[in-house]
Amino acid sequence: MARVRLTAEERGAEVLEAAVRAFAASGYEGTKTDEIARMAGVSQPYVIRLFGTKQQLFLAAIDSVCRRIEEIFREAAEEAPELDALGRNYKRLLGERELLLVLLHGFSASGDPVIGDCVRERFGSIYTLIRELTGASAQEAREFLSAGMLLTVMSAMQAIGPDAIPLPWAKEIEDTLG
Amino acid sequence: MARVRLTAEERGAEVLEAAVRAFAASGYEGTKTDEIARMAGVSQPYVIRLFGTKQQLFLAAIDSVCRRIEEIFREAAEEAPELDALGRNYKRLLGERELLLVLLHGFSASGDPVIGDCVRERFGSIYTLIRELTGASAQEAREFLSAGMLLTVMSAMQAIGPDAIPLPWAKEIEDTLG
DNA sequence: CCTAGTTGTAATCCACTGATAACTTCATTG
DNA sequence: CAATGAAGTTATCAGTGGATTACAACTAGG
Repeated sequence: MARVRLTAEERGAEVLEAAVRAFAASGYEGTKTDEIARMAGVSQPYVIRLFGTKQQLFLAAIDSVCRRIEEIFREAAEEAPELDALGRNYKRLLGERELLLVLLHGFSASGDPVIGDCVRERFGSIYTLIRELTGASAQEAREFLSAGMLLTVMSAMQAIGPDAIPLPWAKEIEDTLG
Repeated sequence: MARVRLTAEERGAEVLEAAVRAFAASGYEGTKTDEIARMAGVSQPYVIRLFGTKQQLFLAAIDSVCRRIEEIFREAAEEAPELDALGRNYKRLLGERELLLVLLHGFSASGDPVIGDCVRERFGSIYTLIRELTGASAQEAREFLSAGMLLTVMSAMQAIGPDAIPLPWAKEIEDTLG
């Protein structure tokens, strides 16, 4: 029989998924908890009860996307541990558009010290992971991350991606990558 | 004689300057017009009257920082039109920390179609200007902008810059640049 | 010096948003 | 089946933040 009620853990996972999509679209301050609630098919107060505060929910979203990003890098490195092979897998990251966007909004919300701490630590871990997985030099890793950040902001401004507004300069930049 | 009252234009310039600093620190949604007003030493309703809406004020801030960024690039290109000479001038950009931060918050707020349009156009112009000034290839320009975006997000998360929290990975990345 | 236009403020509105409290409904288990 | 606890809601609050209105104060031109 179809369960109408889920465990708090299960429902929490659904809410978190909705939160990731919502935060990716509108950022930390720009996203309303009510919006997340409706996306998850749940009442707004319940969202708060599951995560305590909006801030904690955002931190959970950051945590979630960073785990996924690291997972994608690990999978890619298993196939081929070279940096440019990982690079080709930026496509996979951009495929799950929310991942890099939530991270970007995390950077933007770093003015909040709690979020700042979280984001600095996570970003450092990703950098370190990339170097460990590929054996890349600091220089190579920096170039790799740089490209990723450009793609991220271009994705944010809808200059690349499935729902992109076509722009000549954006195509030009995109073509310089694989 | 000490003028207490300024023309709307003069006062507007002061408010705009305050807005740039405020938006750089807290982003579009995160910044309150009242905060900008207090920074400019003026009442909150007057800020609104000078610029119409908060959104228009943000657009004015974007416009202001983009003009300044282009100005810096032009000055740098006058000294030496090579791309890596421009690169050394990222330091100048990072010196005026608000410039890249406001732009970053513009990217993050691209979900708003009006802001999105503005930001796409401005970013495209900057890309084009760089290519024109230096004669760089699309590939070179992309690498240049990429590095800039990484520095921007690192600046946002206070991993580089004057008020930076010292972090080993951040220093490692910073050292890979001139 | 006076008056017309401009600079600027105080008071206030109202919609919104995160959070709390109190209550209801379901499901499990002894 | 009763009861206990967990899942989820409705109602509501308290604070906020952008915007409007009406008014006050200054300054320049005649």
